[in-house]
Amino acid sequence: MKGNSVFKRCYNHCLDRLAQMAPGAGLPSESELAQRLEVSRTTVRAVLAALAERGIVRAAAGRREVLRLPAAADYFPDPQTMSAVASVERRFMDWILQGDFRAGQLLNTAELARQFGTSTTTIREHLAQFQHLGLLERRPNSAWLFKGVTTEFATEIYDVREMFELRATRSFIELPADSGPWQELDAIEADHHALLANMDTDYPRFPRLDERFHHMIHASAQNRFILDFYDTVSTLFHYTYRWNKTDEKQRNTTALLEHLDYIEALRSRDPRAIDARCRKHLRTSRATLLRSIAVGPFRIDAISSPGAQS
Amino acid sequence: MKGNSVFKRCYNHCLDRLAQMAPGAGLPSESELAQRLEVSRTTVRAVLAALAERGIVRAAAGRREVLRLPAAADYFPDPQTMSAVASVERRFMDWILQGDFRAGQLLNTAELARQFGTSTTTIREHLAQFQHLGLLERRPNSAWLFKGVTTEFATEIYDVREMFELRATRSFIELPADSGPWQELDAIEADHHALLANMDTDYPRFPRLDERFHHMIHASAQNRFILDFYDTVSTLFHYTYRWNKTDEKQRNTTALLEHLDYIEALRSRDPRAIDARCRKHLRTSRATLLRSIAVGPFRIDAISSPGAQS
DNA sequence: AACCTGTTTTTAATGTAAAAAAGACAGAGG
DNA sequence: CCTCTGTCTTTTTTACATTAAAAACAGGTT
Repeated sequence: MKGNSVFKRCYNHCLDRLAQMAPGAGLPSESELAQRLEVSRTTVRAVLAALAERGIVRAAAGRREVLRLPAAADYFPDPQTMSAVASVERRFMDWILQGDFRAGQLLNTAELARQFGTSTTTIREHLAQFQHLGLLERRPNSAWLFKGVTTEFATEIYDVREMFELRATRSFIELPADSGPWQELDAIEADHHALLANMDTDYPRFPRLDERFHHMIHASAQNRFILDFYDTVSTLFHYTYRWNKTDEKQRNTTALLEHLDYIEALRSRDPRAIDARCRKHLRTSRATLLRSIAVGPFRIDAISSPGAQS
Repeated sequence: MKGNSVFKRCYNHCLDRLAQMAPGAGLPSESELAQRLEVSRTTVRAVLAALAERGIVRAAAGRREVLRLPAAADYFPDPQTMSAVASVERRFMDWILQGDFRAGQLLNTAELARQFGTSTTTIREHLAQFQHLGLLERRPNSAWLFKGVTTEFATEIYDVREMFELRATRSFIELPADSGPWQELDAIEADHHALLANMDTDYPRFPRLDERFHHMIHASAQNRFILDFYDTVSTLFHYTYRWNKTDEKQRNTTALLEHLDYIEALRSRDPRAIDARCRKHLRTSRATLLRSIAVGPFRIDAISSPGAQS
């Protein structure tokens, strides 16, 4: 009745650690493992029992040791390590971005539960999430309305995002130059240069770096609503990145360069320059999102009206 | 297994209508009633059956007529007409505002379900709502953390609200003077004068008018995130209004006058003047919220640090 | 005492079931 | 042909049950 994804994820995580140990080596205590893997000792015990069962460790009394190194076949397949909730989120996003749903369509929970192989409870919980993303509308005692990933949606998101990010930069430049966020900025900038130097092979690493940069900026506003908003839309971006692969390397290169300009402006602490660079980057980013939307099937009409971006 | 609050609310609503009819008069068709009462015909039928059972209407074939006028005893008691969800929201808010919870406290669903007399399912659904209000934080596979109605909370809310409301006024003054929102503004202003003239008796009507005014402003931004944010925090305000009654008449009078200044600025369509008046009003409003917080038990410390309002 | 592990108790995640409300269908009457 | 009502079907809401995971407890070893 409850998935054991925590167990499976922990098991795999454990195998990763064992792979770096020599056979015959002793294992840390249960409590220590629990702390490192960020799960309860109960889960650790279950994992250790499973490892013993598979002959990877031996559960000798008082002392546990590695019997053999784990092979690829020992791992649980990746999809199973996702919690039911995360799994639904991903599949739902894929559906939306692939155009399986159309704007104005009514969704019913039983149907979705069947499609996604979970219960209505889990579906409901997630529909509520998407409601806050502005993609769904709840009709009490009735079905859910899919409002569509339209140009209006993108425009509304970016309007708010621009307000929030500009506000966050104001807080950021107030911070002392030796504070944590500024050190983080140094590290982020270095990573930008490193990525740029190996762009041909490493460009898929950009989204994570992008997320890290903007998250840091938003976090410095010290405002839960600003940060929550960013985190929410950032999962949306995550899925659009995953799905729209056209021109990826070129787009990422452009964004990296814009980030560097933006960072330079932040160092100048000149609000005017910051506003200009930040706005420029967000305009590009918004255009990317709009293009992702336009590329999707059934969506060509969504950008047909000229000037809709204004 | 499912409460019948829709039925009860509809039943009461129906009695209100019958009270304005003469005995012996005929009733509209089921479909028509359903449309007017905004429920399904199924519910209307159930209500009509119950009314017949109680001898208030007669279900003669082909024609239905009023037998007697409803009395106060015929109504379902008000609390029962609230959906379980709305009921939990209210009780939870009361708990929070009365200081039954303290910042940093862990909540567990089973306990709350017991306290509120519902199931864990309903509780969970509502905890998720409050998470978006920024009052709770979810610890996966663990309890929920109550973050407290603190001065930081009020500051963060009002920072965002100010950004949003100012942005909304920009959209508002772009609208043509004969558009719906401007006509609504005329009506709202008239209601302000009317309320001001009968302040001694009517001051409790202010919160609803306040809600209507700010909602209209926010709506003209045509941005779902801005409007959703306002609607969410506005329920919070609703409960603080309900609970903090000190100086109520005085506070409402001040707010009304500030609204009128604000409206005057809107008519001038001068951004500078609008910013000044809007900010002034929001500062007052924030101070009111902060005072509500401070008055609550266990909360005195929340405003003890001078300059926290800055 | 501090720590480690075996056991027991709580609690959150999530599937299932039943009732209420919505919606679809169909015959009857104007 | 349209509307109105009686019947049947779907779907949402909500309580409850069950399992995974966490937390508390307790005895044992150094």
